[in-house]
Amino acid sequence: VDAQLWLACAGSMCTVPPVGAAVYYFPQGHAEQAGGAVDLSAARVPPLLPCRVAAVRFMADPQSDEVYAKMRLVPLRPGEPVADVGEAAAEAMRAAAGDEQQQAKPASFAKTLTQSDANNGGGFSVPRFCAETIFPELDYRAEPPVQNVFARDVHGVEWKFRHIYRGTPRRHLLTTGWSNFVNQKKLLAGDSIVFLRGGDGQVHVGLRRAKRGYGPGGDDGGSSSLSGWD
Amino acid sequence: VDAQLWLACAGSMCTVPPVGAAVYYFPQGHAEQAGGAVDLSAARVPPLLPCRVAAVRFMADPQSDEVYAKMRLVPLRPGEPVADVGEAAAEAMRAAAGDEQQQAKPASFAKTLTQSDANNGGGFSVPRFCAETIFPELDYRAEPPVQNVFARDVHGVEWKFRHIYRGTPRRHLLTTGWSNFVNQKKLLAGDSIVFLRGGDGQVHVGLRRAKRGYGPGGDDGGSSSLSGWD
DNA sequence: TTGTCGGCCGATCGCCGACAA
DNA sequence: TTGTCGGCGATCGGCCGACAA
Repeated sequence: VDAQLWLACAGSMCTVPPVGAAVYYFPQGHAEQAGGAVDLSAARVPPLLPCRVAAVRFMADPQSDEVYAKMRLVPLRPGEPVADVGEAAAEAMRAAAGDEQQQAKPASFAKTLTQSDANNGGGFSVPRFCAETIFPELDYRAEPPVQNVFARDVHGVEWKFRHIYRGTPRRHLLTTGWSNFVNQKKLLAGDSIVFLRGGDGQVHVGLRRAKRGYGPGGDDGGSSSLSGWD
Repeated sequence: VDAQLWLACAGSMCTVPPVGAAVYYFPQGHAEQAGGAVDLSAARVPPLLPCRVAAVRFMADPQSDEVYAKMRLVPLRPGEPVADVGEAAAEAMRAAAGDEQQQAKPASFAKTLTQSDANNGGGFSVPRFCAETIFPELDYRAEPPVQNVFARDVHGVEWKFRHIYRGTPRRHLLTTGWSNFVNQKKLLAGDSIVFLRGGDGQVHVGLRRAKRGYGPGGDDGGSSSLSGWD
């Protein structure tokens, strides 16, 4: 999965430690998130375990497009003082910050889908900022100004949208191609869509699904993955 | 799964030995059907193994509705002469035949779907025999004669069909409800449908899917089960 | 600036009898 | 008896500008 699109989908509230950073692993918290079916009372498991990040893989669920990360943690040697952990992490963070500045952070835009976006007439209201900074530049001399926008999702699949600037007052809309996208991705009002302009000008599209209401809605397509985003 | 519907779906070319019957188990044939990934050359496996049927379970694939049976086989004692096997089987068959006569064999009807049944206009041409012996009796005094037919599939799900007798010349048709059934079950021309009239007059409906052509058509919904019916 | 609504037009669905095999 | 076809009416999808928040 493209790292920049992955980060945009995860959102700014989510940070991933870089490889080599030192972190704390909380076995009990992991067990609780995994469903609570694990009983750690028998085994003597420490409440927290200093680890080093050995590897990070950016992943996306094939069904739901939801992004997540797999990371391999190696426990630090018992003799090593815990004070080193915080120091190593801070150093790693500084290194990561340097990386971010190096590879210019791409422009991205996220919008929560309204009822009209998800249900009515099969169109999508494009906020002006998104249309002007993410999408390719429109030729406003045409009447009406129209173009096709091609965007790749996290799986590399390309989607085609008709982007038109019309109405009174004028506004940007996605029409043809949008309802197909909504149906294929099973999007509902409240879900978010992420548009990102890659370094080469290529448009990417990602999803951020809403935490669906409670109720035992045992729907078929639902992913079984844990949704830990906030 | 209802045993009578199961038998109707499996077809008359397929027989299932009753519990207690003695049968031969062919390990090599089993391995070949399972995909050939099993290597029996290392272990010393006999070509055939006399067994007794310990249990039989009538099953249906939740995705494809295709029926199959799970049976537990217990190897006969080594000392037991093989001649007994045939004798025991014959006796069991006689017992089974007696059972069949006892519980009157229900009326059932199978039809292979034509192009018109599967594609055009969403209707199904009901052969007269099926309409007169399987479906509830129609009131021919009405103009046109119409009724709703409710049929349960192998999973116990009830489907509703509009059954009408119309046209010149007159013929039986399923209209409203049929295309929904075709879409939900992903039926194509060449697949077969089985209608069965239960002892209580309730109509049941089952499927028998065609052995789809070759080609690496890696379609999504396809069941991975082996199709060994003929 | 942009979310929602009603209008409206075209595509599709699906019920129909006319044939013919 | 029943498979296929063309017709056609109802429904639906989806593009549109008019509003108003």
